[in-house]
Amino acid sequence: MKIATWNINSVRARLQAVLDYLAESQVDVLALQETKVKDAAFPEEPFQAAGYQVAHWGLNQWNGVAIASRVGLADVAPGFPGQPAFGKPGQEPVVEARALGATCGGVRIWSLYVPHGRSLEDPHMVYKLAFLERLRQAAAGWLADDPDALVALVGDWNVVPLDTDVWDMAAFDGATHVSAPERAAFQAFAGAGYSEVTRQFLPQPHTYTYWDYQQLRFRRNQGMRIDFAWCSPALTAGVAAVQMARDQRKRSGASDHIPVEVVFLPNRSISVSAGQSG
DNA sequence: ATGACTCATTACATGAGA
Repeated sequence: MKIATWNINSVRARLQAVLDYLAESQVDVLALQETKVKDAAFPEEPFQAAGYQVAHWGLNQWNGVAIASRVGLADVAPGFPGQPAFGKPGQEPVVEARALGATCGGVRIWSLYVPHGRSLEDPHMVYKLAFLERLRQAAAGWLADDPDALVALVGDWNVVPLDTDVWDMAAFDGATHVSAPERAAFQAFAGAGYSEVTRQFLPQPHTYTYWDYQQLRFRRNQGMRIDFAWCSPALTAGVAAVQMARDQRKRSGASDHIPVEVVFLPNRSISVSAGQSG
């Protein structure tokens, strides 16, 4: 089974890119982030015509997560237990559309769009760290319930774990994504029993998943590694390969992120026949 | 080569992204 995660930066603006990618990559499950569309306007039909079921959660033009699957799609969950809410000062906090769970081919997949943080002093950074901590707690609980659970936490984590995950740390002095608290909150998933499999399989420095639209960042290969896949022990044991679909960034009108793909060995728990819910 | 990011929105400026 092959799964991928992709911050698509608007599923409507890049619908053809997604459909082309599904056809070319033959992924069984595609987790999307930043769909930027409310549920009523999500383009379900093109996914279905391509042979994929699709679940989505979007409240407005910001955030938005989805999961497309051709190996079943069951127990869809908008948000994880304990997911924190966020609101501007004076406004009612809301649980934003940043996490969507679904069981596909026997694997519990979470499509995650971790909050940005905006700046180290911004309330959004407090929210970001709380989001990661609550997610870690929930993920630890799933393993406590079932140590053999097949769980994949995939998406845009908005954290740069290592200095070698950017082109030049001098460009990130005082910036978000690289701070010690953010890195600790990210690394805590290892303490919860999960493994970040994309680095296991692709440890090379300067392996990027994102290049800013501005200042010719892609042409200069000045990118960031911020999209990852934390897998439970039983699922980690079945990882066969990880691939970065870097060519997607070369397309005209590309997303600023590329798809990150994880291939799993077939076993008795992971199914590639449609309709399995695990 | 005299450019310079992209998206959605009760849109023509703003908020958000990283």
